Amino acid sequence: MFWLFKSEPHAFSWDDQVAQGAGPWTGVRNYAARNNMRAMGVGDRGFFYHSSTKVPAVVGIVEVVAAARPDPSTEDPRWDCVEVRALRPLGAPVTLAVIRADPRLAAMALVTNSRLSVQPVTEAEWGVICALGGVG
DNA sequence: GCCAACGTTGGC
DNA sequence: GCCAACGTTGGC
Repeated sequence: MFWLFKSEPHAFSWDDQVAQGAGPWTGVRNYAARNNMRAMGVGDRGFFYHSSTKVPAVVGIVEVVAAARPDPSTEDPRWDCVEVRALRPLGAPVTLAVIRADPRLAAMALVTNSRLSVQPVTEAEWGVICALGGVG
């Protein structure tokens, strides 16, 4: 399955993810986003998206390397994290503006529910964004 | 920095 | 269980 992970680059950027290698995706405090993480399997792919920045955009591809487990960043047992590692950057970032302008991507949660920080992506949407981003 | 959208909390 | 208040996200 395919997913999209949002991160504010001034807090944790794609470059940080690359430098870190595999690491837990912590800090999710939203049930829908948590449930999406619980649905992930090892080997699933996800887009790494830069939010709250000058040019919000999908910038890279990550792979899920560990299934959901309790988030070590909180004592609260409600919240989980998965573990991801950077796979490859996009050849060119795919900006939110481009995503919004493409009718094939009109149903993406990024467009319809901008506040969901971990979202499912359909196989068709995955293919469109990979093509726009120059990933073969 | 502003503000709209939306999720969560908590009183009732 | 409803709903108002509040806090946060995130685009612009």
